[in-house]
Amino acid sequence: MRVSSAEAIVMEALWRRQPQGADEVVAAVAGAQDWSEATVKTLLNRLLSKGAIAADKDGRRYLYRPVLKRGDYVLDESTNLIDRLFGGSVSSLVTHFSEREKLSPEDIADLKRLIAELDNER
Amino acid sequence: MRVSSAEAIVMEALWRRQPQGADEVVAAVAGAQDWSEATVKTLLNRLLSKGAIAADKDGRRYLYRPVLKRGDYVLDESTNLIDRLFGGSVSSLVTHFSEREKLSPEDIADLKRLIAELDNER
DNA sequence: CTTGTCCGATTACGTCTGTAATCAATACGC
DNA sequence: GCGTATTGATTACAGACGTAATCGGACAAG
Repeated sequence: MRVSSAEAIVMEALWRRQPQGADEVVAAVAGAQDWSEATVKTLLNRLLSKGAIAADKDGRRYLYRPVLKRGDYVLDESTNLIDRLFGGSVSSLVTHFSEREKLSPEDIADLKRLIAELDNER
Repeated sequence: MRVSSAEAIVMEALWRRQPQGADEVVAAVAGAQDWSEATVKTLLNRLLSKGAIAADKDGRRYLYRPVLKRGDYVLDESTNLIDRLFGGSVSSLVTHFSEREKLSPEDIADLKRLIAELDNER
């Protein structure tokens, strides 16, 4: 189930809050995206067809909610990129960022903490 | 300069060895991709139009070579994904993989080494 | 009941992408 | 020199995507 980049923006809105009516999604997305209402409706419909979201009738409206889990989506996209560009190795990605001096001090601190935790576990 | 996923496969061939004639690229790409010769030629031409690669005449043939650096491309794609999915934080990505138990022992060892190195530097 | 309104569904359309066939120019074999 | 093979250039085409307008039916207001 492929979610395009425009669709992903709608998904993000639904992951943040759920369920939402179409008008709420339009509002949630406005500002970042300069989309007409019609565009958001189209995206909702496409996501619906793909089964990435579901809709429950609420009076005359529909309330939309994600079916696809954000965590799954994120892992999928990330794994895909890491496989394509880093031979499937997460550490290669981090190394690349390090070599390019793109690791923030917070990144480094976080990583240190994470590694320490992983070490403790066994 | 956007490079599509099919185009990226051709780029990878050129990043591995450079320069190469069209037929060599076709050969380099065959196996992984089941593309006709014509398809590879089209991709080479599109990459040429975008300026992602350059071609130097070699007799009646052209030899193609990348202009876009792999490192730049990789950083670009990675940064994009990390911005979209992890709020720009590399460590968040690693944490996500950790939580999902997707870090291999090698990843962990590599990360540990990397962190240690970074610590030594100051 | 009639009409206007709201909203999901349908239709639209240009661009990009993946995939490829065909054309045209040029060099090579005879 | 002439036909044939090679190879880059041009053209093709369907499906996905971004972006949106319009249609049609249900509801509300009068």
